Amino acid sequence: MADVFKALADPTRRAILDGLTENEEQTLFEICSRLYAKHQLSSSRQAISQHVDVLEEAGLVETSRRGRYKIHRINTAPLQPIVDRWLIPTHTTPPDQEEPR
Amino acid sequence: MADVFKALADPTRRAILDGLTENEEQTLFEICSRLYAKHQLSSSRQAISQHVDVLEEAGLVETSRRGRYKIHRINTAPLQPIVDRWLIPTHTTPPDQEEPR
DNA sequence: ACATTACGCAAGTGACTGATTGCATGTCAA
DNA sequence: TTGACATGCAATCAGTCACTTGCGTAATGT
Repeated sequence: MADVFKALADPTRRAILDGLTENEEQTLFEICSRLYAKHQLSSSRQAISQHVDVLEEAGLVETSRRGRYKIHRINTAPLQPIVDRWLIPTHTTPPDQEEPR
Repeated sequence: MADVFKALADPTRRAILDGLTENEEQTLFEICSRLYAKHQLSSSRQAISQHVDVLEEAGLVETSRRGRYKIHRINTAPLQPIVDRWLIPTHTTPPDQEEPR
């Protein structure tokens, strides 16, 4: 839950999600080249890979292996709680579901 | 726009927003004591103040002065673009509205 | 007036983050 | 099998972040 927000905190990761909404089923290199084409983002492959890992841990990106390729898909499900939490104020005793540092 | 995500990245700041949905019009000390009561969060006043500043810059919290008190209110408007961006995929040429580092 | 209350400003510190670098692993084609 | 391709793993480093510390300012109460 908390990971979702941290994942969204980085502009590069948000750009990756944008790219994945345009076209499902992308490999790592497709993500890289798309970032460069659309956002003039010249991040290295390793950097993008680490960003993808973060998105994956947050559940925003799901992956599967296809031969030597790693296929990435977006999953917007983890975003729904954001809406439920503040955009639709329930005014019934709100969550005590987090333990900050 | 980008500040909204950074603002939401911290659990303490999210707890502050939770508190503000429970009760509009809170002073800084009210926010502090509410954080401690609900989340056992014993952050200092200065720490909370800095968090509020971040939320304010992101537009998620609006303030006004009333004597020596600073009144805080939540503003969920900046959260709407999040929904529009990924939860309701438009599939019309998506945004090129950010310039990452 | 004077102390108290509520908050602001700014420097310093430890921890985390994003990016780079170098090498390793696994897959496929010729 | 050998080389090219797609990705994984891990250490390192500069920049950022959250928090503390200490002092300052303005409003209120007695």
